Amino acid sequence: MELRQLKTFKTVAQLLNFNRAAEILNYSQSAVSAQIKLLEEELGVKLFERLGKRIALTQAGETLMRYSQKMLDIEKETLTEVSGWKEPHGSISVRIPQRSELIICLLF
Amino acid sequence: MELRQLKTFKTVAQLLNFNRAAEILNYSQSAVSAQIKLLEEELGVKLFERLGKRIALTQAGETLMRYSQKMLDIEKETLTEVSGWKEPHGSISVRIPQRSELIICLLF
DNA sequence: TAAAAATACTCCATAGGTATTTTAT
DNA sequence: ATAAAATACCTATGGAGTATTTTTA
Repeated sequence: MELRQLKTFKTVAQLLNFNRAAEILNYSQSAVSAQIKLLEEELGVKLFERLGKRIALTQAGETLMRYSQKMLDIEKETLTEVSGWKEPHGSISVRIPQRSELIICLLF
Repeated sequence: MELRQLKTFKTVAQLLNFNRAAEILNYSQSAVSAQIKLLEEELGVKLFERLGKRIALTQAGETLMRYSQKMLDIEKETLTEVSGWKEPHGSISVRIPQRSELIICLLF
């Protein structure tokens, strides 16, 4: 699992479309396809239901989405935090992506 | 920034020794050196003070260490969470790596 | 010197692209 | 017939190894 793959996954999961995700990420469609395939193989689960033209997140995909967002949020924070700014500050993020699922993250 | 690099960085930061980190990670010493160098270039900061035989974490390195641990913890949780187990459960982790720096992370 | 990191170089695995095929609408 | 993902194939980049040099304790 690499952050590059999670960024691709997140984009696909939001758009529910490999082609458009590829455009936005400046990848070819097959590159996106390959990244998702690798993720699915590593995790041993399907992340998307392939319904012909339509795709949908599986349960595992929904879960990965939450964790991906968390990791990518932290990556972003890391980039600003490590490369400069030493003023004391923090962040609180709360998300409820689905009923009964709650993520709270405090960093200070 | 990729998780692979953060794992390497974390190991080096703990051992404060590129050679031993390489052994543990099954990398060559130069591979470890290259990964750290890439990270430093991407972040635009030195992560270690090179003091001849000894190395030490810089301030930026200390900061990256905290974030790396967080991301790697989440990665680990993702692997178990996405690949199976649907029993409701959660985790709370609290670390105080340095005076005045506190990380609380709740996931449930 | 000795011990450890940096560097020069080489090589190969894999990430990505193009073109095509498959599949469901 | 169309739109989108999977697949086959090829290429090139960059990640990793070996060997060597540099550094400083």
